[in-house]
Amino acid sequence: MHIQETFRALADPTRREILMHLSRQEMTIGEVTERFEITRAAVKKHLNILEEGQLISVHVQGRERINRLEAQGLSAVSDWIGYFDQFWDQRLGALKTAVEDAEKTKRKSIKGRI
Amino acid sequence: MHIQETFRALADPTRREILMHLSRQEMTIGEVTERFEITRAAVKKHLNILEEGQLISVHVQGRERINRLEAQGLSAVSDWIGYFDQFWDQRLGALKTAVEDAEKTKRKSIKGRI
DNA sequence: TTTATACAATACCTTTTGGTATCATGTCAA
DNA sequence: TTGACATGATACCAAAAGGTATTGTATAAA
Repeated sequence: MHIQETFRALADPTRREILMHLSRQEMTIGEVTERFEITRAAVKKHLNILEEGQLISVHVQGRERINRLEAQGLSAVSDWIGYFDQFWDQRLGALKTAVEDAEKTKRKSIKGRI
Repeated sequence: MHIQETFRALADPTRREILMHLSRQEMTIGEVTERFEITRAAVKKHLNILEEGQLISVHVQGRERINRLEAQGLSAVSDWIGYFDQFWDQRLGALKTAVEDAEKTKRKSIKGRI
């Protein structure tokens, strides 16, 4: 699927910051570039990668390219993370019935998840 | 914080596969290596990066190192993603009151998020 | 029709990344 | 003690990543 592209896109701090900006309002490449201290070409590359990860969509309007935050990528990551919940739920169930496992199990981290 | 290390750790497909294996049972480095076709040294590097991202914890037992899935990293990512929910909620509210925006807004993707 | 603007695309550079190979260290068992 | 085993650590390599500079193209405006 595209989950690899999405995780790759999220791995860079500049790209995550771009997503933060786009969450407040959609922007052209130029407007995004104003908010950083790198060249427009570098920003464009980041936007390409964000688009590949389905984290943004691009809408051409005349000579401008409007970049808009898109939910698909992030919800795919949410789903991926959700896969692990069942295992933590299992562990929690084990805690209830088997008290002797209490020492080995990290209660704090499990609680933080719920 | 450590969110950069966590996102970085999740960006590699081999590391995500390691997490999948560890979700079923904790393993030594050797046991993880058996499940891949790369060297033990490469696996060790991946495990180091997963530990930096607080996605696993390591427990020394004699001459063995037990690698265990840890919730902290993934819940940090969940929280990060959660930040965006408010903006999608806002957009959804706007949809309810302003029907003329219907064309511009991608309903499908918003729905998928809820 | 010019001219300025917003972007696309490519070549090039440096650093990081994922991998191997190799050697050193600590621990279990005979 | 000695050998086998599980791991740690380092040097090295090719490819990918993040960046700049430069050149080209399409569109808005004078």
